Amino acid sequence: MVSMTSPKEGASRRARHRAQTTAEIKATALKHLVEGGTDAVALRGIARDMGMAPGTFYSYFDTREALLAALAADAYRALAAHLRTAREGAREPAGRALAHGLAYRAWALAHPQEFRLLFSGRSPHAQTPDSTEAEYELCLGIVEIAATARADAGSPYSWDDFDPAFTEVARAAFPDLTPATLARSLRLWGRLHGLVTLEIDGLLRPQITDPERLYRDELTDVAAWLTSTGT
Amino acid sequence: MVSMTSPKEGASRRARHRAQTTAEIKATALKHLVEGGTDAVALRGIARDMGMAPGTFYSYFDTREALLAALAADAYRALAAHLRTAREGAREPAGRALAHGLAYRAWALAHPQEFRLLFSGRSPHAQTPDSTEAEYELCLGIVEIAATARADAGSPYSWDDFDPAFTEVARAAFPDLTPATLARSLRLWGRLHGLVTLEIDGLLRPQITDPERLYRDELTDVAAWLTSTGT
DNA sequence: TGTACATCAGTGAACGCGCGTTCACTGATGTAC
DNA sequence: TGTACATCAGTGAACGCGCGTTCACTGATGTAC
Repeated sequence: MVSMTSPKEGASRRARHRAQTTAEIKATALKHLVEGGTDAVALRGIARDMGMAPGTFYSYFDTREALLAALAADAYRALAAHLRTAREGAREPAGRALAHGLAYRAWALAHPQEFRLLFSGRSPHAQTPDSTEAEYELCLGIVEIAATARADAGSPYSWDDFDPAFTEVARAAFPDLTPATLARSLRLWGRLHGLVTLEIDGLLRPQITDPERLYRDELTDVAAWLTSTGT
Repeated sequence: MVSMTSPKEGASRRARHRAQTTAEIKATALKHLVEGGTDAVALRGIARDMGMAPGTFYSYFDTREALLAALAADAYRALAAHLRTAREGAREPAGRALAHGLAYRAWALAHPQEFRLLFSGRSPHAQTPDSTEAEYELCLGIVEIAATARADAGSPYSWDDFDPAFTEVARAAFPDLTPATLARSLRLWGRLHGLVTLEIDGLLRPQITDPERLYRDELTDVAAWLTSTGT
């Protein structure tokens, strides 16, 4: 970079540098997260890895929690994107549910620590607007499956049974959404989440040699349930 | 205690004291676990609470991990016992599944930190023979439900698909057990575990006002699935 | 029963560690006139 | 274009903390003869 820069470009160069360093901090933090879990994400360790003074961190994040929140938001977005891509590979609702479910497990197995950061241990890291939005993105993916699978017979759920903020977002995305379908989305999520969590936490692996097969069996039933009438 | 004791009683008095202190350490540790999660279980904190020197701890446990393993084993046993009691209140398989499922959720909500100790974050605390046995006890409860619900149509699972050690225990307890039923047990566990975990980790609560209702709906379907023929 | 010895819970100080966060400061980068 | 000023990333030392674990020692409890 020999050429001189105009004032405006100069300012943006500082901003670009800032963005780069922020990204490097997050990348280093992620590396530690992957290797040792949330506890291994330590400011001093990150600073050490990057060859910078510990205090510098505070030019980029207010607090350790803020960094974790940023990591969580990134992970939510990555997972949501991964699932969306998987769904797009299938046309029929049943196939979409299957693809989504398999992708959910695959991502969790590939990124267990990030999965835990998102879902385990009451993670207070999901409190920023940023990460809440990313969480909604994830939920909407599940709602999409339930919403496109079939219409419901009138079910005794009402909109009052759900969080207004999330309901608003969901109804905006899927105008035909019913309360019953939203309830079914959550149950769908639970069915996917159960076996995946057990496997990630090592409670399935020792007892069954091929967890994927078990999971596929479950997904087959899930797809059947989603596309048939019933509760 | 005015009376003098014989040598043998004296020896057992020492043993009794030892057992008491061990219990007090575990109780204090549990208190910290409940209040602040696994991270809050600190030797020094426990010693402080009990008014003893930090080093004394090592007369009772080899290491912090050993204490956590003991807590995990206790928690497994407590949960298993809670579920057994719940099952005993119902005669029919469907009712037993429902009772077991509701008790699973109730225990988790009442003891979230213990639940997390058992199931979250890959807990390497379940490595002692003691805690493995306690874990088996829990699993057998689930197997019992699946085993008494119905016989399976011939399904392509075989005993080779499962952990030999656990299989042996399970077959000893339920002589008529088939591989397909064992597979169904694990799926059953997954279905219970999913919604409960999501709720405990705060991912259901903000979005639905009455998670129990959702869970009961799910359990109704679970019971129907268990007692019907099918996958 | 009385004495000599062994056991072992408990002490208290120390070792060495890593952590999150603050703060007064330097120096390069960008801005205004 | 050149100078005076403002911004702000980065420094390095420090604060204060709690942790798991070890160790030489004391003293009460239990054992053997």
